[in-house]
Amino acid sequence: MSHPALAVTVDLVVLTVRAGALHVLLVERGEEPFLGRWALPGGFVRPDEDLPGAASRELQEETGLPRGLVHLEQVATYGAPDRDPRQRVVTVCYLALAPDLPVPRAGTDAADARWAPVADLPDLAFDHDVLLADAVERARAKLEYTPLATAFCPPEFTVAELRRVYEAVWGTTLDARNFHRKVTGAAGFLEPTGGTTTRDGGRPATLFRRGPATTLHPPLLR
Amino acid sequence: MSHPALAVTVDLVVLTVRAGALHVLLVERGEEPFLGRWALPGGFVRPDEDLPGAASRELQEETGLPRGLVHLEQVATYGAPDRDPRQRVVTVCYLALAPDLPVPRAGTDAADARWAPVADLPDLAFDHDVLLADAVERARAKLEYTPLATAFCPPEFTVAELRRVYEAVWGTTLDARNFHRKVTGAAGFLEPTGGTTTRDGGRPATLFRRGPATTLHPPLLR
DNA sequence: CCAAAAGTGTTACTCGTACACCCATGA
DNA sequence: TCATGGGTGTACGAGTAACACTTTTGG
Repeated sequence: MSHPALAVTVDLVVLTVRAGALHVLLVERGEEPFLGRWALPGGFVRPDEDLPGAASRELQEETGLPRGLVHLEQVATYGAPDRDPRQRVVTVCYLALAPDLPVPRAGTDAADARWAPVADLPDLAFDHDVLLADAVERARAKLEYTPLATAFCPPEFTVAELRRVYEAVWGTTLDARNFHRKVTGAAGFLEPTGGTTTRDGGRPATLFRRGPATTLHPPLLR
Repeated sequence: MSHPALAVTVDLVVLTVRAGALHVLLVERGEEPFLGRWALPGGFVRPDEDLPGAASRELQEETGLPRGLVHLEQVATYGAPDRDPRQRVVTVCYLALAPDLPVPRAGTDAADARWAPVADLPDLAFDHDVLLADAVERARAKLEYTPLATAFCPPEFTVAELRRVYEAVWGTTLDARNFHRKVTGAAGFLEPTGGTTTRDGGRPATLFRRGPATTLHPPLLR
């Protein structure tokens, strides 16, 4: 049977929380088109790998993180005929949530790489501003009803650190006392490690790790 | 630049409510592989059309409905290397919600077509059981916080008809009186047309059309 | 009149929010 | 002892669930 063949790529929206603000990993393009412009990391899907595998491989190539430590989920697929001026490219966009990482190294075909604050972005190559906006909205929505915010935290964290993640992603301020009750009361969300820390000053705060829950009951509201 | 070329298809999960139960449009395959097995309708993306355009065209070819009358949204993309035994195929799955339609005609490359109850399905070709399950779960979730249930209704409908949609999609029963208060109280969900009908028997019911709201405040809960 | 479905009123309970208040540490 | 953030108690209002009750039609 005959059929049109298209190029298929995977693009990544890698988010982290740094200095109280949501940041995204961008790479500077080292070739045409959009030479010198900032873009989302990504690359072609290889013939022998599936879509999550391609996303995971690209993520490792860009961040150097071991696979499996970072939350990774598919967001949407974009395939307008003119979105790449060279050829027809359909791209599957993945969202990755990572704890605060060292400044990334440049990838194989990228001139440079950096964390950019989502609130103050440069013009992006291709339709990557749309991909990014959709992925950020997905992340914001998922914080409400899943324990995904813990993906931004180190293995052990305090309730205040978790709250600052929510405040950074949602761009709001939350009542620290009600937030504490809600997250510690949601079954399976947080497990105390037994330890405490005073790294935030004041009274020692209980340290938690992520619990087994996959959804939050009741959900946290923006 | 060199890159691997893949086939890209669009598959459709077309849902409707018939006889109080959720149904999906299936086609019988007229060629190998999976000859004679039931599958989701779909086809290759053409070089000159975007993804929503391909989904809309396939939908029209399978149902004969004019474009734009049916809700259509992307669900997810599937690309395991072995999901089609002939060749590498990446498929973008779309969800369509339609009012009760006449029995569909067979498409161009389908031997037959029918509405199948989602609660009692045959074995499907390829990984279409997964695509279907993901799309149905998306539809169920969206009824909670969007006015999407109206996409299953004719242009003018009663609150009871809308309630039977929710009951069919969720597989639950709902309190008719509380449901009435909730949907008529949600701003922008329903607009009275001024007319009434007794087609359900009993006291005449007010007829409504879909309102301008895109999200429901407060949401309806399962 | 009776059955059936539409639509309203009422009550008890749950949950989110706001905020007063106390606790445990470092300086 | 004071400042700082951690954590608890409590009261008020909004929203939900359960269900008694009234309304308006067809037969």
